Amino acid sequence: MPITIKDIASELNVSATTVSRALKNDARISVEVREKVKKSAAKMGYRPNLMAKSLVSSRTDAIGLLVDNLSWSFFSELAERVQNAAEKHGYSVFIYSSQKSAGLEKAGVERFMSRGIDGLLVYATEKEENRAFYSELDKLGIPVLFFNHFLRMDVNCVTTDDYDGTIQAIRHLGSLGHRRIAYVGSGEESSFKQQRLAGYRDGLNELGVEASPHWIGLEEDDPAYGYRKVKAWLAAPADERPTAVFAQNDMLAFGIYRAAAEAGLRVPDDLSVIGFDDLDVCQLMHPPLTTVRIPLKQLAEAAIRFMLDRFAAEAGGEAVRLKTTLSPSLIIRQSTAPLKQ
Amino acid sequence: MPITIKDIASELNVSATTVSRALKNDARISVEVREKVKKSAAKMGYRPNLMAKSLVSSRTDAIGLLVDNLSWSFFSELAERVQNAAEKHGYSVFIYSSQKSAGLEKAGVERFMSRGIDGLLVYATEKEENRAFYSELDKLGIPVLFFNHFLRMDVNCVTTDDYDGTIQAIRHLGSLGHRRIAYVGSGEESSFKQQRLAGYRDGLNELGVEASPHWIGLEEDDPAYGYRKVKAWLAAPADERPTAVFAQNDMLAFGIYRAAAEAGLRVPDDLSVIGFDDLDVCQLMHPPLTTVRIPLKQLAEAAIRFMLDRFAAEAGGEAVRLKTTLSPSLIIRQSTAPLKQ
DNA sequence: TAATCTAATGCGAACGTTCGCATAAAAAAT
DNA sequence: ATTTTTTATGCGAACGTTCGCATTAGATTA
Repeated sequence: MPITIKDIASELNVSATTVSRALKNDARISVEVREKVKKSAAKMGYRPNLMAKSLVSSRTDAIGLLVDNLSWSFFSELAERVQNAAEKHGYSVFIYSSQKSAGLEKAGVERFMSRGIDGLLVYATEKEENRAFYSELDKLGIPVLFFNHFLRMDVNCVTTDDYDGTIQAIRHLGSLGHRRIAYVGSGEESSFKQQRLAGYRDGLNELGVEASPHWIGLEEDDPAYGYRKVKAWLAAPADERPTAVFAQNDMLAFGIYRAAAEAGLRVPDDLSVIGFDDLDVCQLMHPPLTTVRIPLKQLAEAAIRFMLDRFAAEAGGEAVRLKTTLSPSLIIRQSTAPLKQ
Repeated sequence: MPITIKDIASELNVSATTVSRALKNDARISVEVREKVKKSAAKMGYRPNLMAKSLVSSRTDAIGLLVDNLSWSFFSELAERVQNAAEKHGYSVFIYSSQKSAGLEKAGVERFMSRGIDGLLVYATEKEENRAFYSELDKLGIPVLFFNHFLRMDVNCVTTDDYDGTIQAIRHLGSLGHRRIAYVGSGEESSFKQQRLAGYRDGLNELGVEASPHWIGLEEDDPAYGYRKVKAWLAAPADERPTAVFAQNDMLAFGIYRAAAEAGLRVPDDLSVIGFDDLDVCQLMHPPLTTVRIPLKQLAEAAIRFMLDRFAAEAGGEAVRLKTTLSPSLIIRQSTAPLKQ
């Protein structure tokens, strides 16, 4: 069975306390003993039992990450960054995928809490029925940080400026001469979607164009919707088609490529496409996708930094609300081109 | 501070033992007391402290999952399935991404162990230098299961029959009339790659074709390699080009689509492409990718089942080695077509 | 009515740590 | 030589559970 501190202690004829202290380099223990203990620990294959440590310190050095669906590239790329950032500071990450279910979202938090986590990171579904639940997460007694916007909610957030990112995208299309710019997305239930839509509207206004409801597709929350919706638009006569499409996320852009190809149109010559997220696959697509990059690494690092700060503060005065917004950047690749005359 | 069993005990003027037993429906506690305790627990917001429970039971109800890189769709889709399957049985999943580094692979296991996990699931990099390390994982004292093949290694494995999957793919291409079939992949260091390559060779043999080294690309381990390699092949005169390409994984297929497009060729009319894995994106590609499906859900469920069995056995006689192989299935979509005359 | 049995509950130790508060020995100061 | 200081170590409780072994009270039997 696993080696404990006591095994080392009796091996060396010292107390468990001494071993415990020696292992954490406590100055009270003489250097020789410290060395001796560490050597034995290594030789005997000692592994500290974090369960026991946690029980006394009531800290687990683990962070919970709740996401919509881990199999979606956006979330897994985020999770990877979060894990890396956490690991760097000695924290482990528990991941729970809510599968977009409000119920599982609650169950996940419940599980996290009894498992014992020091902090909670959430990318929530923003389901209406879980609204109250989100704001109550604060009462869990551990730091909670959202990757959601939740503008009007009194919670901690680290987010990207979706509005700004979308404006950048529309301006880019505008500068290429496009005016008939469509929007493909899904619903308005979550704040990032609202912001991207608002950015789209205002971006068009800047170009002196009024957004037409006809060219805003929001009906379904499915990556394949991009295909269906754009296919319908492209069925119209040439002068009634959009010349560029803004996709609310990169996955939708896939379907748009397909719709274009099936309509006999080329991207970007006949149709410019712009995405949002900058997933790894964007570079592999043909043509490589112009998109708005969400700085996932910085987002993850800011999140972990927030946690570390809160852990350090620990009752050190009232912790103030954090609302951090990172700037997205437009990554121009080859899916956008000047409007053909 | 969090509610403990003692809080409930003093609230109800019973002992902590009684509360503990009542909560797990121990028949020794009268029904009335059981109900009373449960009611109070719910009202007071009691959450069992799994740390404490673990300390005494030395079980954590957590499983570790070690993968190459969580941000790759294949691994994240697998992780999602594993998480779902584990959750169903009350187990949590700790994910650690080794980032394809042999060192981090070891560090991850170290971390898992001191954190305390009941079982370990591994998708290893198969780096030569970690060979010994893999076989020693057995000595950790917990069940260990690999998603790798490790044919000649004495470890537990749940895998897909990569050889068979590839044969199916080649047969499919053969039945469409293709004979000049190329292979794009990376190295031969890991067993699944060896198997796919062997399947390719034997599949060609069945068609009466000898595999030509010229049409086997293995130089780089990078999704963009599919693009580069196929682009080179397609630069040759028409009758010296492959008419179909087998991609060792779906991601490579992306680049192949691009190479084809840039060479002015259409998929599947001028070039058939077949992938491996069946990632979610396959359906979104244009054209939707014909591919060999790895049954991730079944793989994950088999893995969890294995764990549950081992937990239940618990010193119940010598546990026998498990080598489970699930059958992949060919998913025919629209990236393969009959050879043009 | 005393002895035995059953049902319901409680006591106290244990799991592997950490930490406050001794204690002991050696060194320094008086 | 005695007191004070310093240095190094140990004791025992605590964290929140679980579990073996009492203990108590009421019911049953002789």
